[in-house]
Amino acid sequence: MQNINIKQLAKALNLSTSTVSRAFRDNSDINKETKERILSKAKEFNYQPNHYASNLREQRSKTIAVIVPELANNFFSQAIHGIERIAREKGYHILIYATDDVYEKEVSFIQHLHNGRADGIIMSVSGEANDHNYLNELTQKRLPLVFFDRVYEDIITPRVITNDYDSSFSATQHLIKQGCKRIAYLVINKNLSIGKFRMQGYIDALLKYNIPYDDRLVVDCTNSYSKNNVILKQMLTELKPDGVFTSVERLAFATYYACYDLNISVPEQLKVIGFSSLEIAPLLNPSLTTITQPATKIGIEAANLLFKMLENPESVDPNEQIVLNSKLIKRRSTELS
Amino acid sequence: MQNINIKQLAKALNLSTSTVSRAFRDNSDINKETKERILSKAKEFNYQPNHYASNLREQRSKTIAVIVPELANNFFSQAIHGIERIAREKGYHILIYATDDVYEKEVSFIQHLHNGRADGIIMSVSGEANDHNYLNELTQKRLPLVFFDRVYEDIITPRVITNDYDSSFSATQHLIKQGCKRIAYLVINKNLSIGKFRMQGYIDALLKYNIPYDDRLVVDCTNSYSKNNVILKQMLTELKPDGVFTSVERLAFATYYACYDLNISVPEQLKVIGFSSLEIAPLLNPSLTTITQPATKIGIEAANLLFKMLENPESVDPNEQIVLNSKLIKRRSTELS
DNA sequence: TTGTATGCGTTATCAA
DNA sequence: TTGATAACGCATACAA
Repeated sequence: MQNINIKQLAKALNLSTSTVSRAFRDNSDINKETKERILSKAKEFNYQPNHYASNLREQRSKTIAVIVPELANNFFSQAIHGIERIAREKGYHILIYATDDVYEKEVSFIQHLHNGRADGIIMSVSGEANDHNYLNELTQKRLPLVFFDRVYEDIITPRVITNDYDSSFSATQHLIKQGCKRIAYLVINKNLSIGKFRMQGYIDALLKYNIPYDDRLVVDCTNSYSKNNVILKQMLTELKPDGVFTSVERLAFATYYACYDLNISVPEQLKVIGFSSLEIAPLLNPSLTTITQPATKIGIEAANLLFKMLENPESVDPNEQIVLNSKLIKRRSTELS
Repeated sequence: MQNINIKQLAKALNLSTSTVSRAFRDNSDINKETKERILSKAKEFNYQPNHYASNLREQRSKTIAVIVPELANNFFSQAIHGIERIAREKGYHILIYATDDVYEKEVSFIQHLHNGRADGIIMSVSGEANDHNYLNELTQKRLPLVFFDRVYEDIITPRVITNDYDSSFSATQHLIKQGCKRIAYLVINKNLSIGKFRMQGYIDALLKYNIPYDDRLVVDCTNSYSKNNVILKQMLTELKPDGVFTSVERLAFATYYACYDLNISVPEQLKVIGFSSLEIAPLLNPSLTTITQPATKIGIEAANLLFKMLENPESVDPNEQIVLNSKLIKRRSTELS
């Protein structure tokens, strides 16, 4: 591993380790020439202070952990990109954990992070249906935590979210204005807080336009492509909706596939709108009307919030909530025929 | 941060720290009951051995670093997903670094990893055009390194790649068989080794079918969407190709956008094929013929290779090269009209 | 099977 | 401005 340490470097320079150490710190008193001599020798020997020793000593790791449900997803990869950018600027490193939407993995990751490996956590949650109390241990131990997008409402910690209720309302309203009377709403998990807000927007929009709410039209889907295909085809055949609103990107794709299979033409027979961070939505057949979240921005804001907490824990209200706006981008999949 | 340490736990149990330490290690001699007593108390106190202290002691971090050019990219996010899975199984953590295709960042990341933070590195490279010698420091210090997909040919270290030459040959051949005579080949950087192999397949296929090679049809693009749009529109207008083969996913999208703008119909006037890990290629308008790399598999293999090196450095030949096959998936964008 | 003592590589305190 | 030394929390060699 590391073959040269501070002692050897000090010896080579005929200095003490403390002096050498000082050369790497900005604040310490040290003769400018000595410092330069040390740094140049360090470069020659390719010496860097051992990260683990420093961290043990300083009691912080300059590392933050990012926990997300999945990686192969446009929203999360863009968000991580945003986080990465800020972390890099601050000289922090980031650890990535994917839960695959499995609650137990989330708990396990969080618990393992209690050993000092990370100074803080940025997370989009997976286990809404379960017990979140394990997270309170975090705050007891003062490991700063920031939620983004998918949050636990019963855990008090700063968060960055989007205006999901409004977006859903607008999306549903858009479908209605395009002439839809039977609008299906597709979700992965009705109980996720995000699902709840998004769903309420849907319900209220129906209400406003006096369209009866039919709970068969709220369809619980899964993370499995093949299962969704079955569920959706059945739904489309039996319930014959004229509009579909998907709360998650993947379900919009699943709807397209199902329509291809069933020879249902979009937008003529069925209009489709969905939450999606897909950059090539205009290239789909037909181009997909989306509610697009500012994914990278969300990551950046979440990271900024966490760093503010790391710099001064008092400076951030635990109830702090940053709400960013999503955009409704109208395309062919909901075009009036 | 961590408020309880091994000493406090030992005191609470009336044991020595060494005994407590042993309880967390599998191999050590320890009375089964004592071990259980310790572990249960540890759970109660929410104690975990401090990661940095352990690592300092053991001289390894149980962490690997993953360096990629970009995160918001289907290929890399899938590959990372694969790496993550293996790392998790092995109890390793992963640090993520995105270079944004900037060589200097790559160098800086690598150099900072020399401080013991990671036990090994998995990387897809960014700076083919530059000096790679800085990497040799890695091998001198025995920090294991595995390349995947984009590699430096002059650095000897195990790698996981795909059969790029063959894939490109097939792709070009496919276009030719579909009737194309003037096939443009789009690249980001002609000098990247990946670009080279992919390009040679293109050239050789042309040769085989006696189609003259015209180097104006090899188009150097950028990472900027807007610049590419200009470049491609100009190319399409001036050179009037009847087929386009893109060496990178992004360029296939750019071609679609350019065709939309210019009212060129795909596949009738122009056939398009591209390297792409996009899962919804069938949903594009028209559905895109792709050469799809087994991205997740590549990540898995790269991780397996690295762990093999970590377990026993002698067990892996530095010249080891795993070649996985990409798949040519024919869709509408190259359909004979 | 358990305890004692030492050192991993660094930084901070204090003294020179 | 520099040096000696102790401590960070843990794991192991060795002793008991």
